[in-house]
Amino acid sequence: MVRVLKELRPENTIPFEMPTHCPVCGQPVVREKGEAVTRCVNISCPAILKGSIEHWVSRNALDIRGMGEKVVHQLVDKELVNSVADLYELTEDTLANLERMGQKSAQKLIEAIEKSKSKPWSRVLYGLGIRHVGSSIAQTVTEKFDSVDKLAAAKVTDIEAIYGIGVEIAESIYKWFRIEANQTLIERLKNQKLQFIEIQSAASSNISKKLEGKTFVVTGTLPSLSRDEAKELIQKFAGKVSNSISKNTDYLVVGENAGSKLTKAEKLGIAQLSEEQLLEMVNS
DNA sequence: GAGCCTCGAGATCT
DNA sequence: CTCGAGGCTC
Repeated sequence: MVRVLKELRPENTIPFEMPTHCPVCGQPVVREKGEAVTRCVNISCPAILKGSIEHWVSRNALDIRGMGEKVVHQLVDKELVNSVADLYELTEDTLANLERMGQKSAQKLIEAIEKSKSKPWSRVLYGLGIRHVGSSIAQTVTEKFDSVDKLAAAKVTDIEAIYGIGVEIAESIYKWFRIEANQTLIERLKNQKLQFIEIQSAASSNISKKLEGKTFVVTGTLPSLSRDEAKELIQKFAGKVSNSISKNTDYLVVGENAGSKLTKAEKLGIAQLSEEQLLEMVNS
């Protein structure tokens, strides 16, 4: 890709101009120190909005099924949605009027939006799209700050005190909560009954570490668990999940239509488990 | 029934 | 990232 561009250029002498304004909304862009790129920081820029909504609905965030790229773009372009909080005020009829959407899809989508309200605080935090806060950091942060109110009130040094979190992330979170638009967003989402407090279920607070020290890889289609559910289950019991087979893999959980991972595991003589056997390991 | 959209899975690289 | 399957609209 880069090579092609160079070849197309008559001489390699044309300097690449760093954009000073957002190509989509025309607002000035900002370059953070130490970064090689500029970013649009206009919170109502359509491009930023689309990105943040796509992130909010994504698998590891609020997991709103049926809300794909096309739907998000339509909602933003028609100005039906100006922030993620607006998603919770959409009606079935509004959705059914979108291109390529019928009553049935609209109904399913409304259900998926409703369902997202029960997603845990860690996913909500990840969904907010704070710079440097990915799903793993969000998980770590919510283990120490079990509600937004506590996190919003925390000083940089409080956040930085968490093992595995440095100044950069701590400052990023701290700054995010000082922005007024973000504060009102949180208020709206609270009223819409999103989860901002970690519910300590009796099961998770006192769970055994049965799989501690073991590394798993999942392949194929399992009879009842989805891939992510299987991963979550393993992690819940302190096991590690990897995406590829290596000498360090302890078990391969095998489902229907397993591919090259099974072949490789056989070659390395790695123990195999069925979904049923995995469940037995954690339930025994 | 064709085409559109979303989603899961494997492969591959970093 | 790319492919293919499945569900839904039109």
